[in-house]
Amino acid sequence: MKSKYTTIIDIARQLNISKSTVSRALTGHPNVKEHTRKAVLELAATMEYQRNSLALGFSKHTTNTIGIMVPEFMSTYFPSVIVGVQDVMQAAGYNVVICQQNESYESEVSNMKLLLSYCVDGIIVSHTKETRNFDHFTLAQRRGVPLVFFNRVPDDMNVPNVVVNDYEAAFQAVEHLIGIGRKRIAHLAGPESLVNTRLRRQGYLDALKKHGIPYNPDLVLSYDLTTEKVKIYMKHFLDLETPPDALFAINDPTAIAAMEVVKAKGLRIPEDIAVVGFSNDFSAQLVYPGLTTVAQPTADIGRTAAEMLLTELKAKVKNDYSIKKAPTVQLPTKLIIRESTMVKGKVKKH
Amino acid sequence: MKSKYTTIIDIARQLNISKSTVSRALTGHPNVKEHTRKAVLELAATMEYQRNSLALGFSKHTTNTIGIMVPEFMSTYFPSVIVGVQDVMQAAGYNVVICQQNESYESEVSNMKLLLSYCVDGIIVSHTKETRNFDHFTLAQRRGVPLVFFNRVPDDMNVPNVVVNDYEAAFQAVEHLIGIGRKRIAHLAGPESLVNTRLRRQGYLDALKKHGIPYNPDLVLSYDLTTEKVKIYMKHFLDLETPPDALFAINDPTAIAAMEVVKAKGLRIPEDIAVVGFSNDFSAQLVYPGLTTVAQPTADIGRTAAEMLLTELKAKVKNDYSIKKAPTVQLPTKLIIRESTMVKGKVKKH
DNA sequence: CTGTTAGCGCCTTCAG
DNA sequence: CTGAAGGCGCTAACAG
Repeated sequence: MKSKYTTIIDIARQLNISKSTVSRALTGHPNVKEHTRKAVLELAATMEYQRNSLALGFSKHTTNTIGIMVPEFMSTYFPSVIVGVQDVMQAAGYNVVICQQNESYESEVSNMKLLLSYCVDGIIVSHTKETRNFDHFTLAQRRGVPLVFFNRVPDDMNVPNVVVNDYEAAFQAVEHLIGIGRKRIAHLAGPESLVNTRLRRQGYLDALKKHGIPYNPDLVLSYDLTTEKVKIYMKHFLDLETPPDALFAINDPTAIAAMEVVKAKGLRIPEDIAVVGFSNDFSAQLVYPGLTTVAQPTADIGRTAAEMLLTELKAKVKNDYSIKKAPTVQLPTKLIIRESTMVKGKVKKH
Repeated sequence: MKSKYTTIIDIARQLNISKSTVSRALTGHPNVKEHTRKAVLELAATMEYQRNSLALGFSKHTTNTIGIMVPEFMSTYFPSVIVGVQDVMQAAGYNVVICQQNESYESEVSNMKLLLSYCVDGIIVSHTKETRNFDHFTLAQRRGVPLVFFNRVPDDMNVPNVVVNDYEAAFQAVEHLIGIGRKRIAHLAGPESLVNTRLRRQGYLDALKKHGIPYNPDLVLSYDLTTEKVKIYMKHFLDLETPPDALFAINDPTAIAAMEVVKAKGLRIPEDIAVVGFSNDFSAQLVYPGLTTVAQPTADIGRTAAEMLLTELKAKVKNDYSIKKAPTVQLPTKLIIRESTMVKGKVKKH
């Protein structure tokens, strides 16, 4: 079956010129007579000619397209980072294709291969919570496709990345809880595989230590970020002989799910248990009581990652991160104090 | 510069066989001696051979990839539809690339051309609020690339689509407000360009009519879905001589923004103003008071759209919707009653 | 079972 | 300023 697409050959035939000339006219090459160029452009328009990017990318081995891989779409975090990425990349003339992994390692590997097999010029990544093997990422590097990580960064890979000050932010959040007089501060941590899980927990531990509060292992649980588990773990905390008087949660969905459990049990927030989340998801301000949380500059994270990728792409000589230190950008966060930790202040009116 | 990719030619040379044989071995063609096949597969693995999809798609004019175009990433609606789409398409062996338009018509046109120029096999679309010209969609159809719309469907295009019963859902929602004794029901509608705006408004109007409540044009405003505008319009409503005693909002973000205005003014929800939203966003259950809203089966919408696209793709003869009626699937919604309309029932405890 | 050949659409030398 | 020719990687006839 003959293709329905118009090609430069179709145009060349109609105009009785060579396809090279058509190609030159279409790409804006200077060496084309004005008259010819005009004729080509007009005919191309009426024939609805559209360049076949596959053919182009195929012959040039570059596609003017970058990929972004995110682990999930459940919170507002990743979608808003993506918006920032698109901002910068589209302004730079790049196309952006998005892959979403549903937190599945398998999807991540296959999407990575997909992007590579389509010859994207670069990839911005945040890996899944299941990812423990990073071969698919080093494969991209070996292929000369630059990678920029954000949020979830493999810790044994030397690769450009943009993160926030997870450690300090967690430290500050926990210090805030201590500041309102809490002593038994529980921590619902994320999976060990994520670097920000470990950083935030370290911030938690060090804040306790600084203020002379002994570390109680019973009050720290790592979990897999599935909402159902929060209920189990939170109930467990509340059923302890001496239950916690505060909770520092790895992220806002966790904090919000935990709050449901606390409220269902008839306990008051923040009087009985103060709660702090992480990321300032859209829902943090809506939940009752308003959730104290660490705001991340999501759009900026995306923009910064995009800019880092652009510098990689523009580098005449590919940066070889097996011999040189990869750049890291750390963006600031901001602790947003809301009712979930406001003990003496006035509580949100309704 | 020589490409870093391994190609079938590299493999063929090393094994002293022809590239056709390599190709056959790699694609699982039956006519290859077991011994040869094994040698090829092994060498391919050690050389990290990976098929170049550009070359493949280029020569076959089909890419085993579909696109999904969504207008925005602000609410949870579109991301969860996407998850449903990926579910079905990945199971069917297709790749899914996502394009997000930021509600910009221009982005929509350029993303459409992008997808077409990459020869995607089909596209699932919900158009932007700015879209009034649909040429880029008919272009796809002329190219033989099947389209399936959801949520926002162009009303003068005969094209497969999956929607919900917007009219009945709105009717029922408004009837619910009337049922709790409301007579002055305001409606914050969406942009005229969206078909569901018009359907939901018609449902609103007909519910009023059925119950003998005269239509008051002062209580209906269309707007562009930007949160800032909600504040203006809602203030306007509240400043009317006889302000409304209920609000039916085009979607949940609108309803939630409106609730902020109402609460800021010191009015009570639902006593002074009852509020109903649409879509049952994640935030609807979190906001205080809980928002009564119309739940949409988002993942199902995605799955259904994907299945419709698959039937289009599998059709031996392309369906020509200029001569035959395009299929429509209408999925059911469910009115979720929460505190924002519970006058007599018990109110959520905190 | 395997090799040869052609061709997908485009850009890019190289010759005029 | 323009045309002819080659090649990107792969599959699909067509011959053996």
